Formats: sequence, structure tokens, C-alpha cells
Amino acid sequence: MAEPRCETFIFLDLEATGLPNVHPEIAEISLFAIHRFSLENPEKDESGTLQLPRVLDKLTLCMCPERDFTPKASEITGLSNQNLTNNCKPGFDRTVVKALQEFLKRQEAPICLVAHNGFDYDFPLLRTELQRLGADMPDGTLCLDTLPALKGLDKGHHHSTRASHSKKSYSLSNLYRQYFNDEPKAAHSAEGDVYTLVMVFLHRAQELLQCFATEAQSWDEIQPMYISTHRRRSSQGHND
DNA sequence: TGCCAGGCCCTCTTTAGGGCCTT
Repeated sequence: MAEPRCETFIFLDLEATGLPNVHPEIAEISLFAIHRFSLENPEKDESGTLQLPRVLDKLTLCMCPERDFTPKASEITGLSNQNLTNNCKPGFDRTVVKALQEFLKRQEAPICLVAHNGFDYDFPLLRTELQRLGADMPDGTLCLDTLPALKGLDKGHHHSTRASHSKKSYSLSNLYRQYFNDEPKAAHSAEGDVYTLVMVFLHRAQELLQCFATEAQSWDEIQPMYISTHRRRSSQGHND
């Protein structure tokens, strides 16, 4: 089997109505598509500080879920059923799928989705929403989760030393603070978190690209978080 | 009233418990 390799990295983050225990629905999705070239040739300013690549495609969409936000989810995302309804946002429907698919079509294949804790949260939830609409990602799509990838890299580096570092937090915001000695911007907006994710990735890009073959999974291996059974009022699906 | 994740990893471990990480 050929080693997995991808040409475009799709950094993504979801804001949703809660954690997996409440069977959440997506309320905001943001994707930054960055070509391998820009990750291998990072841009820096005069002071040598890493910069977000100038050439990137972005897609950010808000959508009103049918399920209620948990109070905590509403608090940290700033999203609510009320403000999404006030802004007349439809739910995660076929127009979202279409926009997503057209966005991905612009990117050189194969593509790899990248998310922090993606294997346990973003990817399964996205699969649940797509599956409800009978949709899927493009063939050959790969996935990378920066959480286990970065833990694995650090573990490898400190293989023979005592592990006082092992207690350090690998939350996205703490990684950003650690790498850039600065507070993450716009935490818990989908776009803000994708920015933070890209910068964290860039800081370790060489290593992450090197371990890609062992850390990446096929999208086909991602199981849905849960099987969605409800039908949307706006859905064109048949009744049975 | 209960319902209310789960795979991974660490350690005071393996006859287990608990925290992390995502909203």
C-alpha cells in the first residue's frame, strides 16, 4: 500500500450545541485550505515571527441547529438558537453540503482534514451530519488529529527523560500560549480556533509533515458520533 | 429519576481509577 500523502490540508473547526454525550448538532463550521507548499515554506515577518500563509481559501458558515444548545456550549461559543434564528440561518442542510463540496473541489487533491481532537470530536460529528443528508467527503480524503500527533512527537523527543512534561496541557489554546507566548485570538469562534490551529501546526510543521504517514487516517475509517434520526422540517427527504 | 462520550494516557497500574480533550 502506498504511503498516504496529501497536497492540501483543510484545517477545520466546528462549533456545536454541546459535547458528544448530548448528541450535538453543528452550529458553525470553518475551514482554511492551505497547500502543502505553504506549510513547507512558511512565511515570516521581519522579526522572524510565523505568519498565516497569504494564499489560503477560507469557508465559514453559521447554521441554526434544531436541538438546543447546552448552556455551557452557548456560553463559550456566543451562539444560541435565538441569535441564529434572529439571523435567519437555516440548519446544516444540502446548501451547506454543496458549499462544502464546491470549496473542497477547488483544492488540489488528495486533501487531508486537520482538527484538534478531530478523531474524537470534529470528524465523527461531521460524518454524522453528512450521513444524515446522504452525503460524504471526496474519495481518498485523509484525516489528521493534531492532538495525538503532537503528543506523540513530544513523547518521542523526551523518550529517555523523566516525564515532568507529561502533565502539560495539550488543549489548543494552551499549545498556542506555549508556542507563541501569547493569548489565542477569538477563541471559540470557529474561524478563530482554525487560525489558532493553523499557527500551532505551522510551529511544528516540519515534524508533523514527517509523521504524517503514521498519524493520518482515511476518512473512511471515521465512524459517526451517533446516528441522527430526526428529520428537518426543511428536508426534502421522503417519509417512511 | 435516570437518561448524559469515549479513546487515550498516566500513575499511587494491570484484580483500576481518573483526567484529558472536544462544545
